[in-house]
Amino acid sequence: MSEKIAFGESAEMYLKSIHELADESGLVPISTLAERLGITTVSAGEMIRRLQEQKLVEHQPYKGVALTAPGRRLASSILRRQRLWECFLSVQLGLPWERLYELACQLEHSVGAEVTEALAAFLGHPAYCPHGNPIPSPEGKWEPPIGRPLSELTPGDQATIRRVAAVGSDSLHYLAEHGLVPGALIALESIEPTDQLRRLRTAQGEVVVGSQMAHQIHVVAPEPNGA
Amino acid sequence: MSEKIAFGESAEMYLKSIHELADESGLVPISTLAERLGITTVSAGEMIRRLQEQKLVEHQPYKGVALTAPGRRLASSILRRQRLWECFLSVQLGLPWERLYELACQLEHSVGAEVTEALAAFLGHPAYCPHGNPIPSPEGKWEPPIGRPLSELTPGDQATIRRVAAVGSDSLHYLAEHGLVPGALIALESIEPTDQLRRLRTAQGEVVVGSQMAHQIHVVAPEPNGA
DNA sequence: CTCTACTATAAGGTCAGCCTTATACCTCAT
DNA sequence: ATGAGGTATAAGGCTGACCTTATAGTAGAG
Repeated sequence: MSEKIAFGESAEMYLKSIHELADESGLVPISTLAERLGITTVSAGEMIRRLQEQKLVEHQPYKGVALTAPGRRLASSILRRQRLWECFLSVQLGLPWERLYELACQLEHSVGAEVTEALAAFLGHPAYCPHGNPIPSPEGKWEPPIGRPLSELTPGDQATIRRVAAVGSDSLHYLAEHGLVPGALIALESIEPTDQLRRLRTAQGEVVVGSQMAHQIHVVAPEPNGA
Repeated sequence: MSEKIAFGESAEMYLKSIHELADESGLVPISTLAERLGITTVSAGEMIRRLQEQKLVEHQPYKGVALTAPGRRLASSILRRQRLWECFLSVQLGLPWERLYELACQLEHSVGAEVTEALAAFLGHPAYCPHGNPIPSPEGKWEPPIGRPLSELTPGDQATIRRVAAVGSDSLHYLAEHGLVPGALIALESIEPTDQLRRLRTAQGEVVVGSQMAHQIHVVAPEPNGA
């Protein structure tokens, strides 16, 4: 019932990325989308036009693209698939945290609802993926993501990482390398005034994160259990 | 190391199909291949030419195509992936036997050696897929398939189904519907003289199978455990 | 208010993997 | 040995998803 419209892997990536990148207004500039997908803005614009014809997105020139209701439904089901696979790859297969996103990204396009729901049942219907992001229900319902951005901490604050919204494989690698994964206890030591770089103390030493990253890492009150 | 040549899903399906369809000589007519893949012989011919340029197959005009050593290595690794996924989908996710082939066929193109080997370890390195076909080793070594074709039985013989080499989703459905799956105990009642139709008795009644099918079902000496 | 930098759209190209139509060729049974 | 039917190859077309180059249009900072 949910896969009546046949469209390719590529379109799925567009919808998923729009969902991931949307701010409060729900709008994503085409240039941002193009950068995430590693293609030119011209190509992205073409595809957006096609998705708009299918009523999956709405394009407001010079503002950005937003998902329509059916587009959001589809994007949710794609994110559900990906995050369930991430759980499987991590918990059952023991693959490294920083590779889960890219590996699951291949699998998400290969399965329908039948396999997805069987997988969910096998995994015990997890509510969050290994990055701490919520897994939408089959009906597209979302748990509100937990935690507030690390960027809101002030020097001296301690916190536990709860959620990492970054997806770039370089970013994830950097984070994993320095122990900045969900569950890790951190302390914000200082904020460099010019570029807003955050100096953090972790169980395994010191790390510096930029302000983009500080918005993608979400934290909760400190619970000492560390990486 | 084994995925240095980047080529698409389509090529993987060609190699896999050639491996599945090869007789003792290793040769598969292009028309047979085209039929299996659901494309025209012209299209299949074009692709075979490209695969030949990459030294993955050898085409002997008017005879058929055969895999080269590297082609066979690749085909083995693809079949390994598919059959491991079939085990997972069946044993862990409980999906129906007759759908395993088609479902795993999507997944096989989405994972590299890293995930495949982690999956194999998770599954306990199974030697046979749920259809009874051997799972090649990562190095491309094959256990000899067990059993002899049902077509060799004579009326009055009893046997246990050990392996089903059919892949068409209609065939698999038909077989599952009548309990002709690995482990099932059968008795050959008679062979219809003109078309070689076999009348079989199973735990759940009578079935008739044609001679094509009788070559794809492999049996061993009867062990009473039934479907 | 203007100028620069971003954004949009148009036009045309590439590549993989299919397709149809058409012609040439070979094999094998009669 | 020949002809029917299967097999091969050539020529040209289509679609999806990308590309480059080029032009037109807009927003927002100074």
